[in-house]
Amino acid sequence: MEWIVWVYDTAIGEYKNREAIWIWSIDSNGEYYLIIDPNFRDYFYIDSKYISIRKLNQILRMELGNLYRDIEVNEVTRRLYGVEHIFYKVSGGFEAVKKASDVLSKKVGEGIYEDDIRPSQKYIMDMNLNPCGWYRFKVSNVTTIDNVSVGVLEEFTPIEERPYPEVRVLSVDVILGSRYGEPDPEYDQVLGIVTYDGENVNNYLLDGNDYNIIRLLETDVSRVDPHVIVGFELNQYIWPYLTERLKKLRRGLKIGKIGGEAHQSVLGHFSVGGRVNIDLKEYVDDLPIFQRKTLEELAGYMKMDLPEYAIDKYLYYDYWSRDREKLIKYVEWRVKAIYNTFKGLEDHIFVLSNITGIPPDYVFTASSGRQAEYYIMKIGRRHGEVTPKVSLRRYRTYPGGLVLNPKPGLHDNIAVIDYKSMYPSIMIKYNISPETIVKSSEGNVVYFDEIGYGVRSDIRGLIPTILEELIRRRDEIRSRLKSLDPSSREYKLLDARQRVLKILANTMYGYMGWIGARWYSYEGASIVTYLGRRTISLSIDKAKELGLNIIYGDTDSIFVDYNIDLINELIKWVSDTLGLEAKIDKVFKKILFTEAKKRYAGLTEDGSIEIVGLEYVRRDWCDYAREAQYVIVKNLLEGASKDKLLDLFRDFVRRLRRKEVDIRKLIIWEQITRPLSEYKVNAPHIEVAKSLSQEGWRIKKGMFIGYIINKGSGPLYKRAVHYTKADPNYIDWDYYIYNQLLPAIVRILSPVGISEKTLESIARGGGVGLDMFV
DNA sequence: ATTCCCTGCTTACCT
DNA sequence: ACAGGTAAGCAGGGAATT
Repeated sequence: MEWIVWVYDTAIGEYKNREAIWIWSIDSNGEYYLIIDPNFRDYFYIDSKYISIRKLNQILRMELGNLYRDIEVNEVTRRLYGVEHIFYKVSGGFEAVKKASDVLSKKVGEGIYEDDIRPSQKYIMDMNLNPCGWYRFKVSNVTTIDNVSVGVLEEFTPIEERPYPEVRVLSVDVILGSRYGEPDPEYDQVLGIVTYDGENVNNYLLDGNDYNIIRLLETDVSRVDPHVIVGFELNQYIWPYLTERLKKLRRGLKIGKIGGEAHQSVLGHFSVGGRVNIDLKEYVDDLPIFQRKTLEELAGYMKMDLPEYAIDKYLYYDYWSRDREKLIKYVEWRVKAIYNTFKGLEDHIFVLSNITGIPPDYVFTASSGRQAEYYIMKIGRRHGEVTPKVSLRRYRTYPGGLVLNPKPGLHDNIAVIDYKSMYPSIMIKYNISPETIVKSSEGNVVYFDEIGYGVRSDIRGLIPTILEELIRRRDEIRSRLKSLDPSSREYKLLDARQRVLKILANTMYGYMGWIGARWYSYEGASIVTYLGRRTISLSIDKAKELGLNIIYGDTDSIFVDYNIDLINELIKWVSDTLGLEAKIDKVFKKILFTEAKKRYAGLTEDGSIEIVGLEYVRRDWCDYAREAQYVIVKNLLEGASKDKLLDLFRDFVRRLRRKEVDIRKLIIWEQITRPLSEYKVNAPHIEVAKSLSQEGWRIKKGMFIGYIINKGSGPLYKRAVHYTKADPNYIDWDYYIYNQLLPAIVRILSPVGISEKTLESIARGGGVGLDMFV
């Protein structure tokens, strides 16, 4: 029989009482298919340098008992960091291979590879069966279990370029709360579970025993039978809580296909057999554009309606007791937002999974470094590369990008010239890869005296090969996009593909300098940044020689007078002489620099305001000061008079002095970056976190603490209160005038000659500063 | 006793 | 746990000043 289906996961299952690979898939109507491959053998390699084949067989025979019959040993040639080695490939049943690698790790220790990669992942990579792709499967022994068609794999072929099937999605959110701080699954019942299937919101509220509502969730899952279950904080919070509640009944959470239970797999990730489990919190955590990692930010980014009022988890129990309707309304907004955001991210998730080979429910759980690594592993084995082990290394830094001191003040017509993918281009051009770096300058080596390493030119590195392929694939897609309708399904998918390829290319440099990387290269990463610095310095020299005035530069960009002829000449020189591509990134009609690097504000040609690095973009400044800075710098760049700017400032001060500001705009947000006991000094957010901890809240790394400064004496940390406990009567309004608003405005007005004294005197409520008369 | 200055810790940004 | 470079506030201590 032949099935045309879309694969979304591979897992270890069983067939006739033996372990087998299960390939979960659906057809274009969303019907489930499970294809079983009983023939895949797990394996690992052991380097022949560390053991003879006779000794290897002897150890295995002695230690494996009956399982030895299930093992096969073959001599193979593979590469390790580009160098050919003879390996013994030990393959067989999953259990036997696991036992064999355990035994050899103990007896030999060194030279064992790929025993640390899951068989289901090896299957994806070796068979080239990429998740989130379409395949034609030939199967036999077809049966049906529940509503899943099950067949045994005969063979399969990929089908290129089909749009994804419409997946059924169920979003889930919960109401957890406790009278005493953090809800504890030991004592606190689940107050509510809310689901959304795209049409109906179902809310199941506590009425007696919470086991009933957890069962209702299970019923909901089997009724909707979703391909995807999506939530916010599912892996770290919701699934652990629900499973913990059910432990009292000695049962698991039955939400998988074919009676599967949710179970914890790698690193806190929960796996739901036969369904894709997506946690959107893991997506926002990885993206710096989300400052506070909230669902509201994500929803705003996806251009969705925001809730009328957001309710913090600290207040869930209060609302549950006092204003339950409002709470439920908010959680109903959440499940809809979760559902709709998933719909907006669907293409990205599936494309990322398809390209990296990571199953879709794991792509966000894997860090961006690991995502890149899966891709290298996949491409590497096509070149015969064995995947190196993750090893413990000492952390070392090396010099990075070059940053110029800006010319402070207001400038007109400034162009930003930057290098197109500077680091990836350098890695390709100079063949930088862990295995191409050498210490000696002898032979076919491009040597860099300044840092004492060279690069071999007689072999091509794996990383540059991969980068070239990423860029070539991306360019192909981009040229196809030109002839497509941007609103078409095809366009959106291809656009998602090219974005993912770009992300992977841009990650490779950082990946290579990361001590956790399997393909780590301190020397390689150092050469990349060295060449980056050399490139930018040479460009600066050339720009000066051409007569261009340089205002600023950072790593791969230079800010110069917008003189199009000279700039074109510079760009041509860069291409001819350095062999790299530079371009005009943008042009500022006006741009303001302070004395500081990495901080500026500009008005672009199309009239938009761009603020970089200044208080306005920082979450650890209160919204009121941030907004004031934005308004005033916008006016400044658009040519407002000094009087106008001072008037604006005066108004901002006045509103604070009259306590007319919504206290939510006074919250300062800071992240907890380590266990509270590890902090060496006192600070407001830590003190507030400690008091929350006293009330029973579990303060974890990564949480955000919002606080407000109250009146009183002594250091700030003694006057900070959690924002849920702030009272306008106790707030230190002066702190917000002198330590929030004033510095944010001084920063942008002092470079244009409005002195701090002037602003301070306005802040004090005076008319104009005394220095105006001096 | 108060102010000033410096250093270390800490956070969050930029490319 | 992709990289390094950078600004800036607060705490806390000691020196300098009142």
